[in-house]
Amino acid sequence: MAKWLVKTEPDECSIDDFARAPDTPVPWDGVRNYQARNFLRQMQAGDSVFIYHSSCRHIGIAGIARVVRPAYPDPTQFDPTSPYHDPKSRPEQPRWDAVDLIFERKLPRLLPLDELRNLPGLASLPLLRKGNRLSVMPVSEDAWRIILAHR
DNA sequence: GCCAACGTTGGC
DNA sequence: GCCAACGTTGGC
Repeated sequence: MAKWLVKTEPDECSIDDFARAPDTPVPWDGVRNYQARNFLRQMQAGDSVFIYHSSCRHIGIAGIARVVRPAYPDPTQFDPTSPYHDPKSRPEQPRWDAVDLIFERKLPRLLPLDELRNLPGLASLPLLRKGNRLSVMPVSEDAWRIILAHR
């Protein structure tokens, strides 16, 4: 099973929101970046996903979710009332995809970004590269193991 | 709130 | 196809 990381602003959707309804799939929609979308399309049911809190007081990896439904057309792109509406996307040929995630667990504590930066072996993680803006990214098995081993 | 880094847009 | 202008992301 592949490993991934997705960013979220906890005001929008935090790990606690997942934990509050642990049996309810969470549609991961609103991704409007082609590179991130292409990674969404590679996700398989059963893959594990780090939930990363960004643009907030406590920045870092907060927990783990699991993919329960692989990529499907993101309905928000066709919804004129959605902030993610894309008037240039046609239903015959949707531009943007979503996946469904489900809560797996919170980490014992949030792993802050500055600690992640200090862990050896994570250089390939796009999250830690300067100027990185990718909101969906792959995590190598090695990186996954290194992060989980850091408590 | 600031601003660097990046992706996208659109004129040419 | 180039590239300047613009809007957005996201850490600080």
